[in-house]
Amino acid sequence: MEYKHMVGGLSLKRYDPKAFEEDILRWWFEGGVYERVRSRSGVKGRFYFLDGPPYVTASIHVGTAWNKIMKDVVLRYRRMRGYEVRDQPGFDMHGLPIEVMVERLLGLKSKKDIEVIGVDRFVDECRRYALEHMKLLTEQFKNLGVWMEWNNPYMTISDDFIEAVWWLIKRADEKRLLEEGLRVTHWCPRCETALAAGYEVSQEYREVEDPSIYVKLPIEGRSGEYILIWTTTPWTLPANVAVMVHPDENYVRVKVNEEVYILAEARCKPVLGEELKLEYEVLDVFPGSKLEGLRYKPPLLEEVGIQRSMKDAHIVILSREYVSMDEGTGCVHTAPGHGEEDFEIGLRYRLPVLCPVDSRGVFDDTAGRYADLTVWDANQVIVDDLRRKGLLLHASTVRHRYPHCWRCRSKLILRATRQWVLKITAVKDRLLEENKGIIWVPSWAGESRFKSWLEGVRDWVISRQRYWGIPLPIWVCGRCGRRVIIGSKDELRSKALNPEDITDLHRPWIDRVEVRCDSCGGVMHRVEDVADVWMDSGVASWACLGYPRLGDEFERWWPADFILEGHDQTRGWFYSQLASSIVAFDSTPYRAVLMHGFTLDETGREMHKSWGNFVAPEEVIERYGRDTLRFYELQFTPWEDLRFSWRGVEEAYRTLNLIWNLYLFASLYMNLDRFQPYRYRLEDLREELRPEDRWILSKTQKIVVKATEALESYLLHEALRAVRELLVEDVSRWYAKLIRRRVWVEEESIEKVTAYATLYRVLDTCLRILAVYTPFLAEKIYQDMFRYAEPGRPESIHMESWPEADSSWIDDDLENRMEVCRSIMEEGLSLRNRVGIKLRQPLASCLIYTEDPEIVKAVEVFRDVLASGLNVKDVKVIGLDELYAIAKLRVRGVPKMLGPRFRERARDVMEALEMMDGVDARRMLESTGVIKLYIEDSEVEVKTGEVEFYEEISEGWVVGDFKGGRILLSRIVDKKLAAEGLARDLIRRIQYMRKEMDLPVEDYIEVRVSVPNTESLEMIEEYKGFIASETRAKLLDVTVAGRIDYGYVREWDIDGESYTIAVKHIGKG
RNA sequence: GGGCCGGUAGCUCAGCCUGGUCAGAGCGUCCGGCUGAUAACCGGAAGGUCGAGAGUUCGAAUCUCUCCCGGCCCA
Repeated sequence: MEYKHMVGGLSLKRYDPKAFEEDILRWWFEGGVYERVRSRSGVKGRFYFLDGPPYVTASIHVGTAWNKIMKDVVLRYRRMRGYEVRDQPGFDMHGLPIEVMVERLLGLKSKKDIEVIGVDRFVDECRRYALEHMKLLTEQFKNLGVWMEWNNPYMTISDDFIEAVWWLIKRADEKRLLEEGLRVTHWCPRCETALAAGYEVSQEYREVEDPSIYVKLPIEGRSGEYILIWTTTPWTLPANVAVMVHPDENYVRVKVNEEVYILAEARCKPVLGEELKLEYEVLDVFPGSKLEGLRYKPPLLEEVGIQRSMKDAHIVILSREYVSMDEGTGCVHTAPGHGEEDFEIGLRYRLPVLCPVDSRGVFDDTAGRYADLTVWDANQVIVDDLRRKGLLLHASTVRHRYPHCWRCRSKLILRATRQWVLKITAVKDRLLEENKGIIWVPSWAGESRFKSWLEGVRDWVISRQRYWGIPLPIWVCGRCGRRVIIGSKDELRSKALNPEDITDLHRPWIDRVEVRCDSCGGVMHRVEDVADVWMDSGVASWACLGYPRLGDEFERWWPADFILEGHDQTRGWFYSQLASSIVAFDSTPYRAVLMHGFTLDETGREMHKSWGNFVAPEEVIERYGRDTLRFYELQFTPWEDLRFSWRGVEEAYRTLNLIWNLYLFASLYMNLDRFQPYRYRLEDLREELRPEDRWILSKTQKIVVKATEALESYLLHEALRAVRELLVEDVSRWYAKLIRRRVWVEEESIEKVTAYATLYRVLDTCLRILAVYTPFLAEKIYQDMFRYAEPGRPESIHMESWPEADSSWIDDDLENRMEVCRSIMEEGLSLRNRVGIKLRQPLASCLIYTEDPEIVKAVEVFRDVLASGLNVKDVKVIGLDELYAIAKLRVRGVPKMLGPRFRERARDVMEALEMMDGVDARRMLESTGVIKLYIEDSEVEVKTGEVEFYEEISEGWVVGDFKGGRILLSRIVDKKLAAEGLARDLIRRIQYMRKEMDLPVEDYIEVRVSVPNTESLEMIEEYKGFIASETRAKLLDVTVAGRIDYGYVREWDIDGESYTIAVKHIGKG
């Protein structure tokens, strides 16, 4: 029984994630580990994490993986801290992207085709598509080791979401924030729907070539005189009703050939002179305000019928905001039906809004000559007409960025249509106010970026003329036109004329539900629109809690403590959530946000399947494992873009391999020695610890503090880097080497036990931190090593608590002293290297000269560490006298300086200097500024710069500098030292051979050595016992130049001489 | 055109807030060493006008301004 309580050996000799990750994954989810962790109640409180729902069209790439992995780190950390964590994942499942995919799948080309096959069938297809892809994504996320409630995700197509949106819209209406009216929006002529400024439109600005024309608008009553306008959209001219000019800028009448044009003074040179290369003469100059009310004849008067019926139009109007002196002529063609700014200014001047373009982008009957042409085809016809009529001054083309449909890539048009709108501008102050209370990481994400987005906020056009989305809950009376907003399914049921038809809340089924009009008793029908899909995820913070249907969960959790998404969500989810929540509750739905960057390819480009630079997480997992992917990505600064590189992944793998080996090392020896952690508690051994033990424990506590602070601030990368540095630099490369001798001894010494207890504590602590980053590796090591030793511990490391910092272990002085020790060691090793004395060769003495009492203390504290690390018999601090006895300070003249001054006496001066004691000379120079010499009875003074000091090192020593002192090593290797060196050379070779033979560490061998001469035979004689015990040799037989035919034989070269070694395995004996 | 962020060795990145051993790490190359945890590690060599320019300062990768390049967002 007791046996069980010792530290277990890791079962794998190499870090091989493939060998265990999948088993662990299965155990977590199918073995119920995750469920058991979830069911524990949080002692520290609740933590509401809200998952930003990925859209379910595409499969994930390493960037999507980064997003979820970072979330997983936060969730795991909170669980270990004892919180009850809400970790429900979500999926965004409505909207145009899926509609477009399904249209493609079904071979549909237009909305009309959808109506033909039936909206019910189309919507069913969309639903099937969304559910299928959700399953695929779920598997991909799960496979990353992300712990979320995968069997209970929130889905935006659920009734909860539909009702949440209905309720929101009803709230908006109650607050008079819902409006229906004519709005100019971007419009996709293929999808035949409005698109919102913001995410949908700005995502797809593309470089295209468009017409660029200068048009002459004849001024009423002034023959031969024109207003000159510029446009890149000739197709908007049929809807032209005014010309805007800037009231404060100067305008001119210029004469060109026999005609007179009006345009901004500032635009004459760039347009007339440079672009059109025309000779012009300025007739007069006046402010733009003078032009107000000037009437002109619309250029397409004859071609477009509605232009003729217009009253109070075709005049010059004024605008400071929308007239720019950077492009065009300063006279801006205005069509309120085809431009947001035009529309706004049109309202101010009560201009008519013309929109002779239908939902497909085709001119209707009111467009006269252009009827039945698409706007793009009409462009050319209009240009031709203008030219024919003599109203075209110039036509060319221009390359510029123009918006396209985010799903089908069609060129968008601007169109005035009736839409439903949330008056977000009315609550802008509240948005800004609430934003101040949100914790943003990094802070500029909120203070600069999101704030400036909010400052430019516009009303939210929430209606879409589509099918696969949340139906707007607005019923309008066919008789009196009154509208009613339905806030829930129950409300609908109570008001419906045909409640039995309420089945699926989606179109087309919902469209069949009729409501009785309260005022006139007429029948109300639902407006056909669906909601902007951004509203779906916008309500997620309460919809996923079942609110408003259920109140308890909402009370318990809302608002979210934390969300984490990419920086593109500034205008997306960060915004849609805040806007929705302000309308609904007048407060923010999330308390803290971590905004992360994009994952780019090695050259800094976005990843796209079609570009061939797409990296799927499965690819990385296949080659290096899940933890490697996680570890690699989590090291990066989250809010910066991550350039994915395979070399970097490889590096991450190697680091994990090193960490694995560290635990392997510890478990191997602890296992061999049957180390029982519960019997040797660190706290009881406190007085027995060596300085290096207390040092690594201090370091470890510091890391706990640092990692905890970092994770509390959502600086995920900093905690990981800190624990990585500790494990790699301090534990693996340093501490593990320091204790090697201690753990080697056979018997159970206090030295060994304290080393084990220390190492065990350090590794245990680090493993819990690692658990949030590399959960598989941590779990594997936990099971094989720690839980084996302490079966009373929780069944999974993910049920363990986060390490609590114990400041009583922190000792800054000790840490500083170890730093000193390391710098001395570094210089010492460098010295050996420089003079070519291998580390295996022991040396007699190491002397340290310093005047710093701290360094003296450091040497005292870590004398043993220095001695064994530098392989010297003795380490001593010395004074100045001793230093100068070995490194004698000398002075000599600088010939270049002395020569010209002393001429023929220069040689004598030089000689006199060399005779001097360097210390005396320097003292003299420092106190009097000169060195006095007597040459043939005359006194000579030599100044600074004419002499230089150097050291004459006694034979048998080497000297080096470290910060704060000097280190001296004796380099004389006497016979005894040489013999020990040879012994260690032999040990090293025998060990190497054991390893080649793959012998168990604890097994015994027999060794025969053939040495080159009797001298070496004698040298070895004294160390035979040492060699035998170090290599676990039961027999060590040494002969001169004998032939060996015995076990595993190998010939070695040691310092130019040939040795033959034979090793025979004899087992556990 | 505007806002925000980034631009440090061949590559990936730290340092910048709180100016002064900060010119660093890892990978890659070459040479040497060490190793019964480690196809690992250590030391040395080589490699950078810290995007460019100006300013503040005794002193700037670090603070300020201008410009260039890249990303995101807006227009």
